Amino acid sequence: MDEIDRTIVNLLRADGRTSYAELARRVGLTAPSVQDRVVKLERNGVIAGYKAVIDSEAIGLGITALIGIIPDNSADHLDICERLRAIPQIESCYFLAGVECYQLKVRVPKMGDLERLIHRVGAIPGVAQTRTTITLSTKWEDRPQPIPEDGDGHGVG
Amino acid sequence: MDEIDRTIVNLLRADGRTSYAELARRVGLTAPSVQDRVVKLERNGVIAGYKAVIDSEAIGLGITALIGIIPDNSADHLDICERLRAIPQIESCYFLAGVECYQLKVRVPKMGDLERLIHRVGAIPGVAQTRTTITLSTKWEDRPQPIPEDGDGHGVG
DNA sequence: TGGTCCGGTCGATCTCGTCCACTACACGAG
DNA sequence: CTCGTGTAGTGGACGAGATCGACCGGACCA
Repeated sequence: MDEIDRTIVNLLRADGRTSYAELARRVGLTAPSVQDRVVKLERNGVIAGYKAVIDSEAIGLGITALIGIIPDNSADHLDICERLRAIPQIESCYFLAGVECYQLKVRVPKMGDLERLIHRVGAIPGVAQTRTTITLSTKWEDRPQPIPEDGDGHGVG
Repeated sequence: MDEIDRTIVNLLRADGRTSYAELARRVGLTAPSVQDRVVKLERNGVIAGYKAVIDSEAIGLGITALIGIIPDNSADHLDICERLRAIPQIESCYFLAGVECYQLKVRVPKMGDLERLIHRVGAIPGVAQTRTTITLSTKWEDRPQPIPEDGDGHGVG
């Protein structure tokens, strides 16, 4: 993970479809060596994949909400997590240090869908209470930040 | 935005580097027509871009936290938003309906960085209080959900 | 009937991806 | 010092992919 790798990662974060030839021009190497580096980054788990960024509103998912989950004492977290994963509308799921031990980011087409979703989450065994907050607007999302200088040995290796 | 477009979008969400030739084989068209559809989806804003998915821990950003912001009465939201945007560690920023009117998702290398970051956010004029929650683990993040059937006319057009 | 638009196909051409052999350099052992 | 060895990069060759223009066929409408 040297300066060249960081440049490659930054370029691919900004545009995941950048060709190896283009990356090569940017970093001053040839396409095969860039490909070699990218393959290694993928194998090390630094690059976990590539995604198209979709406008949620454009595909009919106009409502975004955050749902916090407060568990009860009997909560079986493996089970809760599994049941949450089975709900497709939950796009992100974080396990938190706090009273609300999960936070979910969900997207739905209509308010009615959100209501049904909240009921479904609340009905999961071990969930004592949920707290939902509607997002009025997304200022920005998943903005890549610069890679710290010492960002090397922490990978899966 | 017909069935074929939805398939293309789903394939590109799962792997943003899928070639036009491969997409063409999957949807039963030729590469040029698939390319044509993709270009239109990009122009309509349905596909907003392509990103490599990076493992935060592997690049030294091992700590993820959620910061809620409670504003005071004098808060100038344009100004707050601008100042937040200038902080690179804030990867996502949502404007919420609730007492905590912003929620930030931040990533930092070390706890000390998080502390400095919280102080910096708290020092923004109009910010009365912040509430920070550490994420112990990310169960999943940005998982694509199926596109609803009527996901057509809502786009930028 | 004929014109036009839209979306698709086909073929030509250029670029890109990918594989392989070779090279340059750093490192350690004998 | 010399010799392997491992790592990283180069360059060439070849097949696959991207891209462009010309053409085709159905839907729609006067």
